[in-house]
Amino acid sequence: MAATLHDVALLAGVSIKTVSNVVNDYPHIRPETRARVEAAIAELGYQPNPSARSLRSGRTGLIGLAVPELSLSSYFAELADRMIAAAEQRGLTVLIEQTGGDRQRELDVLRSARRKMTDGLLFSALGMQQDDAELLRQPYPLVLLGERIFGGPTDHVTMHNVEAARTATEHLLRLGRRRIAVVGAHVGEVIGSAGLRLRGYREALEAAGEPYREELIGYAEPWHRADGAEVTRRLIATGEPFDGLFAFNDNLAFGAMRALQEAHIAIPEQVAVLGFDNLDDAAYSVPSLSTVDPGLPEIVETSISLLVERIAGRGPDEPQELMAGYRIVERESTPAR
Amino acid sequence: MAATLHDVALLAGVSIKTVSNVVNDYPHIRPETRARVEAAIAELGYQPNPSARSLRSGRTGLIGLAVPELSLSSYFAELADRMIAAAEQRGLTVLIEQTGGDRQRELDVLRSARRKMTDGLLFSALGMQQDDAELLRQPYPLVLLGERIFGGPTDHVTMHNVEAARTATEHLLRLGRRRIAVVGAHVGEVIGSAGLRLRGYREALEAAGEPYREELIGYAEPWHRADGAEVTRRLIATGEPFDGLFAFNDNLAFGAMRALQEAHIAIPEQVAVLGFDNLDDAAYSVPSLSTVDPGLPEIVETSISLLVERIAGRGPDEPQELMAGYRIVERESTPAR
DNA sequence: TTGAAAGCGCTAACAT
DNA sequence: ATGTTAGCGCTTTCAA
Repeated sequence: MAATLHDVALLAGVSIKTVSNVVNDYPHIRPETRARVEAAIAELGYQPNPSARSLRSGRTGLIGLAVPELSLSSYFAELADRMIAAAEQRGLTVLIEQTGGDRQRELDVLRSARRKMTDGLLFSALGMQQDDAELLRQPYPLVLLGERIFGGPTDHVTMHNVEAARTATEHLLRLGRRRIAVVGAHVGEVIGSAGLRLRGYREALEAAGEPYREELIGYAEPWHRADGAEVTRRLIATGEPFDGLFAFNDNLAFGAMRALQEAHIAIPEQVAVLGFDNLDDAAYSVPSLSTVDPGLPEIVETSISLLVERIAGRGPDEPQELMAGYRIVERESTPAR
Repeated sequence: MAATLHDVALLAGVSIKTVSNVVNDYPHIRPETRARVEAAIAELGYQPNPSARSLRSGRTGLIGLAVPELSLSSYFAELADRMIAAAEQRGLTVLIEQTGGDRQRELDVLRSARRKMTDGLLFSALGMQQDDAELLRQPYPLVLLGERIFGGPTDHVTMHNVEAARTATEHLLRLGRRRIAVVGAHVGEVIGSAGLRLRGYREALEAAGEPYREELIGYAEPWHRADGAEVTRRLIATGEPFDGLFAFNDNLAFGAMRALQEAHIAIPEQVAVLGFDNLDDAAYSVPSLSTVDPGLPEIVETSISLLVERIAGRGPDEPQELMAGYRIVERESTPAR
């Protein structure tokens, strides 16, 4: 039914190889030959068969993007959106896989049959742990995203979590807030977004000579709005006073602001709130959310570039670890200085 | 490098065909033969090569999902999330393509080279219009989503937009609101979410004997939070009083609530707000958002089922049009009755 | 119940 | 600058 290289070659009166050369922009072709082939291609509406091409070349032009979920965590929707666009610019197509942030499903993705149809994988892990680092050693190009595993066998794109969290906390301290609640800590976690951000928080308190108060630490997993609201309601219910709140992502912050307002606590007058992610929504919440911008465009560009290099077989022998920059975005949920 | 059917056959001492039969769950195989083959598969870690399989069979196991964008419109992120999960249950993989809601990019998706690597397409159009219906006639299975085109040549999954908008408006009227602003109308649109929802709004006003006031109609395109906020600021600035607000989607409603609160207008006391989509976030905004639930799970299941049937070559000759149910979800942005 | 052979459409290696 | 050939790994058809 659909035209093949053979049909085009027949119509253009050239060999199949010449048509292939035209289709693949091989440089040394006589202009008139090229024109004749292109006319035949247009006449037959020829489109290359990607399966045949992949079978022969070993490349599919597809790259996998494993994320916990597209809804509920807007961060990953924004990540996917930008990743698809950035891949398209390089002639690549993104295949999204959802793991639910579940360790087993993450491991499944690593060895799934889909790995035979993608040239490489961008892997945003949430359930795997530092102990699992060696499981990232796979026979295909893999770029790790996030902060669950460091020093692993693959390229890795992450950000300065500790420093960013320290800066965020310092920001609240500089605004005169002394009792700063946390929303989104994970029990016992050292490595991982929660563990690292909590460390930054502690470092800032220590540097300022403020005590670390366990009673102000709100534990939440996962990091959805509902969790932020629930944890904050509990913090409020303890009666422990606080005048600042650092949520480990924007979703948690939205939920937290919801809980504060239910309790008629004024933001930022009574409690200043700072989030993390700078989601598109952060500018439109009530009040708008001050937050840490993790440099998503940089993360996306860097990770795709690394993957493309690895797919091409280039790049240094050692795994690369690259960190995106960050900055604090001030909005209404923290008072103007 | 990677094991092939041939390697497995050699190791198991059977023919390549027998291995293929085992892999594809062909029923008539002697249990001991099957066991031997399965042992060989396990020993070699054999995984089928999807390109070879597709080249031969003509199927890829991939289906396209074209949406305007994954970020900024959470509705499409939720749609994609559920679609990926529903496809997975059927052994299919979803390939997401973003069109930006732009007509030209939508047309590009219809004829893109990617259509040769998907078995069918779920197509959520926003930029195309009723006039473009015939362009949906394509040589592959296609299921149209949304309300830009009706009576086209393909299966179509949509919802009762007019009725839902009428019910929503009636709900506000029943709450005693008489001057109900609209956020999200499109100039001159008849078919399409905006056009149909505006019609439902008008029908409800007429039935209640209320005048249709052009000065209460807020035009917004696209339907992001920023647009909802901007349009509502303008409506407020006109000084035209209103005590209800119907936003044509939840994102617009979030933006609208933001603008109302900037102007110190109390929700729902002074203005009752009703959205459309029932996004996950709607329960966690401040105030939480009353909205129309468009039955996303039903939309997802229906459209995937239709597509799977068409891919299998089944289904009636005539294109099917299926409508999901809807219901009003009452939250804090409208007063309790 | 299993095997043999053909060929899907393309690219890479080599030849001219 | 263009042609010839082989073969990627699989499923399908036909045969046994």
